[in-house]
Amino acid sequence: MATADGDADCPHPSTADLDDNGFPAEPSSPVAAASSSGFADDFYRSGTDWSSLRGTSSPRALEREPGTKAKERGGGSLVQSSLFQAWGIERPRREGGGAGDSSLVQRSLFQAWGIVRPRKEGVSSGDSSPSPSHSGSWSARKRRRGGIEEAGVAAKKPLACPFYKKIPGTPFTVDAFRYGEVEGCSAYFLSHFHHDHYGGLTKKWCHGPIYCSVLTARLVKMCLSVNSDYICPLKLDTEYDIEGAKVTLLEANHCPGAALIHFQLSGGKTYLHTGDFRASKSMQLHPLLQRGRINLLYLDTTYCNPKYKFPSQEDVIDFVVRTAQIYLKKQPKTLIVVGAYSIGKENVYLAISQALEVPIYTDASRRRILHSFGWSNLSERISSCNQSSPLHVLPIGSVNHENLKKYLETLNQRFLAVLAFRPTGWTFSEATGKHLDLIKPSSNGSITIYGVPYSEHSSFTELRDFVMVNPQILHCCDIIWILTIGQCSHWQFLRPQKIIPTVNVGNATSRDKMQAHFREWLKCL
DNA sequence: GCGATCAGTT
DNA sequence: CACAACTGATCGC
Repeated sequence: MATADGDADCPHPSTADLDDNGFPAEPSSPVAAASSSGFADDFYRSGTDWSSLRGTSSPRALEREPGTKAKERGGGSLVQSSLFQAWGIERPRREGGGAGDSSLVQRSLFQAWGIVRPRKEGVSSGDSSPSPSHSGSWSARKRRRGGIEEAGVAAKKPLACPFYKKIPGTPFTVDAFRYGEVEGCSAYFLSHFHHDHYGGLTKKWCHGPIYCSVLTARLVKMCLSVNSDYICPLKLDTEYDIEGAKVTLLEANHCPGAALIHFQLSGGKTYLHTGDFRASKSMQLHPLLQRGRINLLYLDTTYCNPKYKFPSQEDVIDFVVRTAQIYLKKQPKTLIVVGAYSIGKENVYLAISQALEVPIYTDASRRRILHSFGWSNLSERISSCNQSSPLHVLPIGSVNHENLKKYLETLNQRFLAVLAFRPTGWTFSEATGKHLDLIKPSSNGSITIYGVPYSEHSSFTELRDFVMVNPQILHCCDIIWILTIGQCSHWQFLRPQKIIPTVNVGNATSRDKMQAHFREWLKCL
């Protein structure tokens, strides 16, 4: 992995000129000043302690994000453990937890120290010098909301936007709506319409233009009532000039409207932000990803661990359809249920609908969303009559024995049994990775529930191949590449100079593991 | 009633 | 247990 990365060979103001948050550095930051190389180098050099990323240039960067999930946090475990000791408070169950930083935005000391909840609170970025307000002798356990005000500190201030949501050398952010106005940001990109990415977008949004795919734009307008003036729909595979950069959205193979975002800066740098995506061969063959190298790759690392293996979506769909047919043959009055979040998993129930030649029933709010896609082959199969179709789509959270039993009763006698599928990426195991037929359902009376490994994120090997193509895959593409491979057992596909994970970054251990994988993938460069 | 935040669920 | 993504409760305005 080259630390002498693109900064050296790029004449344009580059990542070296940016502060730790990826925006033009202020000279006052000693950390930034000491840093001779790029933004992404800082990221890696920081190891498990992200405090080196913070600098003092941006006071807001020192603030915690009380409302965010682990995947949106960074932190330092060393600092954190000493603070736990200092305060005599139990460690959270999970690796992580916040470390000292300014408590200006904290609602309580629990939040300030990141020890609030023993659940998936990631870590905060570890600034080793706690703010003055921490030096008091409060009882951390007793303080709840209001503690900040009592300390005489300003109450409400927006959360700080994490650096990995900012695109260096640009006024762009990606999926950063919960931080209010982000300093230096004049174009807000939204990768796709899932809650954890659009969070913070409401009809009151007024901080700048929102760039997203046409379909995502429609959903933002329809479901969130965001003022159209702020919504800038971009067609896929079309190059746009936005604030001096060339921007192209690519199909992300995640949920409807989800896009990869390809940035070409005027100085020559090329960045790719995957949003959430499932890598595929056809994606790798996209002309924009075939030529040139990627200087920075923002990667959806949801399943960036070799233990995550799952079959192709096609294989899972085959399995689901076959299973449905078998159950219907045995019991013609079977109700087939597919669980789904707001958007996503459409192909699972569409395939069942087509194979069984039945319409798809779902409630009015989902019907409205599905129709908005403008997909005629889906729209024409949607029914508003729950008795008329043996195929129902329900919120995935409601797909459990208790609910399904009740649900079956409400359909009085029209159906006698339920066969339900929960399509989710974490339905994985060594066995089901290869042999779908080994999946065993959970059955209770007339209710049968299958968890099926239908993922809309990349598996570990798909991630690896996206970054570094396996030689065999290339033999149909270009003879010259094959010759090159002859001298190098691996050949880079995207050949990113740096990879910035965007998921699972709240946990130092997982961050380190991911870095080790990235190093392995990139080492032949 | 609405939005922000936090807690809990699958 | 994983995990992303959601759902519900509570609080403040």
